[in-house]
Amino acid sequence: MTTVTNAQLRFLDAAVDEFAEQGYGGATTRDIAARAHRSAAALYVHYPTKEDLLFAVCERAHEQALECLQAAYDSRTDPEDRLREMVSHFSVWHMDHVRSARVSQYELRALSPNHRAQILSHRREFHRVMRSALQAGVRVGVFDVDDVHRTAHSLLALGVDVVRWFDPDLESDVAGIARHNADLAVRMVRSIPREHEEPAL
Amino acid sequence: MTTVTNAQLRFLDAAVDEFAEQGYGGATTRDIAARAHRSAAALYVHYPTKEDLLFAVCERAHEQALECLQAAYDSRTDPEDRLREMVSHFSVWHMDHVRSARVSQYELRALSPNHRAQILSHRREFHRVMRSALQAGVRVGVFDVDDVHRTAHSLLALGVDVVRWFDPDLESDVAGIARHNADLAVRMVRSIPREHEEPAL
DNA sequence: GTCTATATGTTGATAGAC
DNA sequence: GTCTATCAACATATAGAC
Repeated sequence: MTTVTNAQLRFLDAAVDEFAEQGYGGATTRDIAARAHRSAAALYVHYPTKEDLLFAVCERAHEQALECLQAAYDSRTDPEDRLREMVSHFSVWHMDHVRSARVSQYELRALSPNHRAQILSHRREFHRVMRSALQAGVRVGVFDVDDVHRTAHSLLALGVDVVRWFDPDLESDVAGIARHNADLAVRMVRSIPREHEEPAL
Repeated sequence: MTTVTNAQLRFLDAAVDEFAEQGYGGATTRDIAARAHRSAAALYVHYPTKEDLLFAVCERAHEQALECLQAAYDSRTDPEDRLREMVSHFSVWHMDHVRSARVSQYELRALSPNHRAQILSHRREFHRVMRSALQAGVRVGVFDVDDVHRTAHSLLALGVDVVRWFDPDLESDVAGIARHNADLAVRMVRSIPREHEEPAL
């Protein structure tokens, strides 16, 4: 896990707000420094370029979100329970961290190829965990999924999409949204016992 | 519907590419003009500010996407068929117009309050059409939905989310993705006939 | 690790000729 | 409707003092 000093953290939090409000291209290092109550020159001591700052923001968000998803995975063994827990917690995390999550999702194009590759490698981890949860349910027959790869993607998207529209100032029913997404997730994957037929051995 | 001259269209298409690649804040009117093989001064004859250009891009995309959704709605009457058609065509539209769709989704914060309000009003139309398709299915009992409002939102999100990751250079199975989303949509809303029980009158 | 001051280039937008 | 030339403001990033 990446460690950050207190001084870095101050700029990191300021950068999240500025990038979220102005977009990466519209954000200025002056304004980020001002939000952190520092001069622009002080910022450059900790992050040599504006792009390095964006990378730090994206990396922290991806590490935290993965930790959240993995913890939910580990907390249950029953496939349906586990899926609900994963989608629900993942959604809540995105609502609790809308600004940094939004930056990490929408400003990736501004990263250098090397930095972008590192973030995409984090994303493959997300996908791996979700696929594993999916396959466990398929194995015991409670899930019935045509395309595991695409479905894992869509299950993660339920949580990620929240950052596109969620506004903590307008909408506060975080738990209700999380439950809605968990309900949809289960409907998306559950196997339907057919009528007039015994379950296969 | 908004009409555009040929000269405007030239700048509009250039703006889509530039905004999509650089983000609104990172895009420059010079580069947009260069993409259109015109000088920056020529651009300002047609669009008085960079923000007006962004608005024109967003408005065109929203009008086209709504037209696509409405056409799919009108093409069928069976609720499940219709839902499949809507989600599938809506997804295809977003893949066929990834760049302008992405700009319209991710750069809204740069619009003036007045312009943003106009775009959000388009969005309420999307939602209204999808809700109507949903309620028709609930009425005849083929759909079973807890929260019509949130579910309509999630069904639209299936198509919209595509612009977050779809890359026509890497992924070309547009029809497969559309079908996957349509399958998920049906699973998200269909009512499950219970075993050992007659359907309610 | 922070500051003030500044170098160097770029930006949105305009003036005025054709 | 397009151009070249330009303005005034602002951008990222650095130099050097404390």
